Amino acid sequence: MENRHHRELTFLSSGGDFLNPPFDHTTRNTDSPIKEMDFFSSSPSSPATHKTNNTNHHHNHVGLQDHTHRQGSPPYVSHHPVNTGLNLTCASTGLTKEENGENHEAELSSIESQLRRLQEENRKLRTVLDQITRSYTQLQAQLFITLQKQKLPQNTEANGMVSEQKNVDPAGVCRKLEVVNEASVCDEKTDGEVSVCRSNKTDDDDEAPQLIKLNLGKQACPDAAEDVLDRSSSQSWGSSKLEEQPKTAEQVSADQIPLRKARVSVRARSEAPLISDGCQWRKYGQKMAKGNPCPRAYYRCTMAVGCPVRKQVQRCVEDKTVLITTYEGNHNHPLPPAATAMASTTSAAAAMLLSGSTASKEALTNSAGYYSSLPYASMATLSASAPFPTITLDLTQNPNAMHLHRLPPHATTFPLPLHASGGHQLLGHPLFFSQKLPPAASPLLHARQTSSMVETVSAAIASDPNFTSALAAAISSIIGIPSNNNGTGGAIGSPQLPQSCTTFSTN
DNA sequence: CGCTTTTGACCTGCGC
DNA sequence: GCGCAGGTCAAAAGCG
Repeated sequence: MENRHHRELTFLSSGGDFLNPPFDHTTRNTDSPIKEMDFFSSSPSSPATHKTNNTNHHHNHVGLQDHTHRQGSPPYVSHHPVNTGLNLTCASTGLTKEENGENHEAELSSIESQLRRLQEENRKLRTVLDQITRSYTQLQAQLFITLQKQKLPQNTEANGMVSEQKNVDPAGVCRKLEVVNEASVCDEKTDGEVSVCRSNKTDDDDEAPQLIKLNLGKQACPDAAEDVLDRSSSQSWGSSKLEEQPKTAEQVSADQIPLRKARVSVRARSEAPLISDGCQWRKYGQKMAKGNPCPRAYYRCTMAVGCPVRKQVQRCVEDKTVLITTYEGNHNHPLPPAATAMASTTSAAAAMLLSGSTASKEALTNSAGYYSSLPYASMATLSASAPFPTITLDLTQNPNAMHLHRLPPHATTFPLPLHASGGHQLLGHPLFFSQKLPPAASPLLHARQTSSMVETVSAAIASDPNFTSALAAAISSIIGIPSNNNGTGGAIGSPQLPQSCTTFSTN
């Protein structure tokens, strides 16, 4: 208690500059000079009340100090209303010590009562804020789930529908079955709160499902929407709640297949052993991969305890200047600005992958699929060879070539909100230049590679005709920005897109 | 001293 | 069941 008093006392003393009005009892409670003292409450009344609190609460200490101070200082120095006033009363009015003490105690007690009241108010406000935050997170989660569900019918059909597709090419049937399975996984991940009856539609059908039932009243897990991507990184995520409910055929089939991890692989040229993506990583293993003389390193995110995100780093066997970084999982914590671009990019890409994207599945089952018809086919590829669906963003391409096809390299023209604070944010993203590059080489390379990232990632995501899934993921992640995400939180209010797009993090 | 990296052992899944 | 490969663990070493 005493320490706190002294801290606040120090603050008050240092705040003399804005305590200009000379001491006046009539103005003490109307002026609110110490706005900074309200560390929590957003209540407009707080600054004034806090000022009152502080002044009153530390009455004795401040008064003594101020008194001492005044004795050796010119009058103008005494800007502190309360203390100055008390001392002036003692010195100038000729009150006896007892009278002064009575006034002092009476004022002190009233102020203390005010302080208690305000503290209580602060607690209430804090509680309200927490509730609002929780509700907001819930709604965000439900929105995302709904968006996901609205997409699923396009790609999924009830098992019974498969028989109707006997005339369709076998690959298509296989693809649909696969997507059904993934959809089931998604259902399971939402703790059975969502049940979806899928209508018989074509892949291009954007109609809403015939039935989407959301258990909105249920207290959603804060992480419910956190992670479409991470549905697998926590493979033990078996929902106990789900087991209480009768499982649909789809859910049963989902139980029978292993949960799959979505991975986003990024190829970038770098001489450094590691590209800096703004996160903190800890190496936990290294293995020699078959067919590659370069070892593969395993890293996990250490920015938060229990963060499930991992990445593998390996040099390309064909071109050792190319560093292949494979991300897996989703951050469960706020990210620094420098990390948001990559996190949002990878999460959106992975969300697209896991959202049952038609094109994705097409590509998975047909190597000459959709992407090959796109100008950026070589830059966003999907792999079915790995046990996990993997999307590869090739950032080693010449960005100039891309500009011929697409957008001018202006930061304001980013087609997706993934790079939320526009190019500026990306410019702060150290992903594409090595930490160990000479500083002089950085700016040019930086700008070029930044542009490359923007174009490449945008193309990679947007090239999927069903990329709204990814867009939904990105939007969800953007919405989920904690207001205190980082020191540059002011940028949130920027007309540009939000900067933080971590990955459905909830906090 | 605490954190990170290294590295061999161990676990798991898959194909034969 | 066995071997292989990928992935993870954890003790030891290194580093600031």
